[in-house]
Amino acid sequence: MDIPSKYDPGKAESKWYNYWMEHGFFKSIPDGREPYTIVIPPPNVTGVLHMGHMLNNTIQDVLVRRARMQGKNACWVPGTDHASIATEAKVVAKLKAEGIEKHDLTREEFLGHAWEWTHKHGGIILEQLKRLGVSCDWDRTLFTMDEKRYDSVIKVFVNLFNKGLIYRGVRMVNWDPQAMTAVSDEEVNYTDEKSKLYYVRYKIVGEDGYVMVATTRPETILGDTAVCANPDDERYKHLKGKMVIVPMANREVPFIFDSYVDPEFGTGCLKITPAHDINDYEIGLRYKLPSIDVFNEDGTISERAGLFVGVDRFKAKELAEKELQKRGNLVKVENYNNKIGRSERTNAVIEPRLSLQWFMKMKELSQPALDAVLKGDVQIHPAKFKNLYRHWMENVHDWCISRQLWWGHRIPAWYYDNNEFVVAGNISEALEMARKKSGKPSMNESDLRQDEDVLDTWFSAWLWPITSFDGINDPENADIKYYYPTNDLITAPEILFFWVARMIIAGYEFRGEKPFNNVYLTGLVRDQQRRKMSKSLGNSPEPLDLIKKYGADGVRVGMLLCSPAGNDLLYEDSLPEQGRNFANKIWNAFRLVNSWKVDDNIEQPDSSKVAVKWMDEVMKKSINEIDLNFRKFRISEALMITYKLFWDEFSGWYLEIIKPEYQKSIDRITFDATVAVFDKLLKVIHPFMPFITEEIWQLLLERKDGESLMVTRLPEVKKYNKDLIASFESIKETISAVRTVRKSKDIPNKETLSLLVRSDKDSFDSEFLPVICKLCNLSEVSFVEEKQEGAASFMVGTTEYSIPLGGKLDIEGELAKIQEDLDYNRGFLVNVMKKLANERFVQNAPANVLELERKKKSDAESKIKSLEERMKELKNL
RNA sequence: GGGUUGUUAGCUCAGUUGGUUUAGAGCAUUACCUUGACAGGGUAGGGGUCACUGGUUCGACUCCAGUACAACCCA
Repeated sequence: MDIPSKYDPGKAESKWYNYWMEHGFFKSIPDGREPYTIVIPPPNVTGVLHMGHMLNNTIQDVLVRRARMQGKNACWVPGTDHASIATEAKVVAKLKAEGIEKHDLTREEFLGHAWEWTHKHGGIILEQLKRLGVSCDWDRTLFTMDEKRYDSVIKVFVNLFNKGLIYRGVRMVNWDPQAMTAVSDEEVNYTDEKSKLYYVRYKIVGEDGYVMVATTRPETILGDTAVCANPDDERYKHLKGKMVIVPMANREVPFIFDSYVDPEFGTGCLKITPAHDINDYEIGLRYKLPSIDVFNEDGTISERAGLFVGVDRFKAKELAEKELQKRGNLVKVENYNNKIGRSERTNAVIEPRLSLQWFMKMKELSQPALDAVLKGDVQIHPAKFKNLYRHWMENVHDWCISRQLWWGHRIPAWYYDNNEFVVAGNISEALEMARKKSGKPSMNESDLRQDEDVLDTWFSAWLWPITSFDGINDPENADIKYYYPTNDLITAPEILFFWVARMIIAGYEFRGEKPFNNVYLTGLVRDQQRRKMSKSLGNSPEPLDLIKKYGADGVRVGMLLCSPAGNDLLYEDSLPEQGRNFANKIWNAFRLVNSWKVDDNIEQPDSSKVAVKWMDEVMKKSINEIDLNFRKFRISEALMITYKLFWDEFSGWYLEIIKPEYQKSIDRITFDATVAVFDKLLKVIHPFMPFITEEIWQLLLERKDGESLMVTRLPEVKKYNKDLIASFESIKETISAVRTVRKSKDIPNKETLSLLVRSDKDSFDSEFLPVICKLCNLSEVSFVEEKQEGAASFMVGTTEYSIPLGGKLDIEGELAKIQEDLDYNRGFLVNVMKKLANERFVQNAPANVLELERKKKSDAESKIKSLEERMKELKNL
């Protein structure tokens, strides 16, 4: 078989993905095995794959594949999120482009368009994910608005309402005037922006004077219902009980005092606009001030303002400035840096606004979820996020769950008469309740009017680990009992509160149990300038192009190598390139092994014999370390160990030792052992690089149809021989040293050398000598007692080696090298001696540390001694 | 403004309860290699007063305090 020297991922990837699907290897049904479960963080149904998804799903797939190969019943549930605001915004924009306005459509018509859009674009992202090799159980694919999930959400709403945990009320909310909906506190991002601070004077009633107020929002002056100062502020004490006149509105409002006001800020005097600022709102409540909402839903000025009616709020600010100037109220304008809240979804400037919304009481609900994380029942990786989580949970606010949108789960509240309402699972139940509650048995469905609003997207997402197994509708079903709680949740830190915390809350509330054991927070993918990757910046590579260019395995390795938990990943092309190179390395190692001809009549060389023995131990050691790192969710570390195991130990050392001479055959024992080692290596690498490992595994030995690497078992964690590995490490050092000699003396590899060991033959461990002979092309190794003249020498540990060079020895160079070595060892010895001369150290340090220091000392001394001898000899030549 | 975390080689990061040689890895870099698995490779190198200043200790990259800078979260 002719195998190309470069691995071509394209063909192998689709071939094996189809093969895995055909054989149902991703499927999971409950059985007697231990389950391993992950629910996917559902991407937006109409979203497109970005680098964050690539990272996130690679990690999940590595964990799932590994668990599967550990003999667990691995189940990874895929799905998509309806993404209320985002999807509705896209549909509105699309309709607008076709000349259709949302408000010209009925709710049903609009939803028709939204579903059409969802069916057309939905799931594309899941198809893209398949290219990455993810092993989800596709038969379980879910959607947050499919029938079962929809029903679950409604049931949960009714349940929480009946428990008194959901209420309806007028509150100050974050209003997105572009989407024309309320958004939760978590959906507001604050940024520093340049704005202006306006100094405006208000006429004092019954006096000639004015009082000056500093504000960033002159357009809301029309909504002022008081002016306020700090009660301790001497400057304003004389205004107690006075009224002032609101500019432009010419309305008299009281001058009040409240300790909220910071006397240092501006003039120390604040205008109070209860309808448009959360703090003003609270002051308004305390002093029973009226509240005048000067804005409409879309951010234009309302009729209540009496001025600038219908003008957009930003334009109104300019007009207000001019008007105040004209009327002589504007004293000065300063530049000012302000924190501006913007909507997560639309980026519109958020307007605090009083409105009637649905809320969920969080304090009581969140207690078990807080305890679970603090006690470690749910572990967050990396642990640094634990503090953040605690802080948020201890200061949790009620959650505004209603959204003034159509795309989503419609709030199951029905109104009748004068805003009386009932909450029920469906309209017929609602009717029955309404009849009872109102005492009007004649009432029928047409007398009921369902709430127009839908629920926050996260109100369905927070149930995801439960609804993935239909645990709300059917709490005792076999799936939920088997798979819940799930094992690991892999997601980005930015949605720790939006999603993760709330899932934990829901888990305890509706299942009485945590939703997952571990939360692994990945970093953000950034570009080289540390900018977040985003479509608008255009700094994000197209994931599918990367897969095409570097192969899925290469991209996976690239993403993983550089993403320690919780740290951001600075993406550059060299990452997948490194992954691709690794795939190529594996490929060529296979080509080498595959090219060997086996001759049953050849005896196994000693060098191969010890190499096989050593390789087994090294493999066990790495498997130990990989396991340890996976337990700590140090996945990039685990990959790095795997990488070095294959590249350095296996390819660099093992294969070089056992490699038969050019065009010669290999013995049976070594060949079989090598194939077995290769087989194990492929298993270890498979979770990281599923495609190339399957491709090679299928070629390595004859396989039957239906066999697959992905359903074999990983080699188990076993004890290993540390001493053997340590001896081989010093052999590596020796070999390196010989190579260095060769190189510095320009001796070609083909020319044989002899190696002299100055050591007692009986006490010297000569097990690995054949390896040195082979890799250094030695003709002989002999043990000597005396120093050799005209030989290059070096030390490994405390053993001295030398290589006779005939006349080629460069005495000057050799002396310089020895001098350098001497300097190092002498300096080192000085440090050790300093320690040992310190009485207090000798008295206080533990025995093992002391012993170690003494050994360091004697080792250094003996090294120095041999170096000095060597130097003396050279000088005498 | 409040909080959290970080600052170790050119870059990205390890460094596990203070002592295992004078700090490690990968990438990048330098020199050499027209070697028969792989130049997407091999071999051998170079590169760090562990941000700064104090303190605790026989001993500090590691613990404590302060300073500077950075990132993130919250208001």
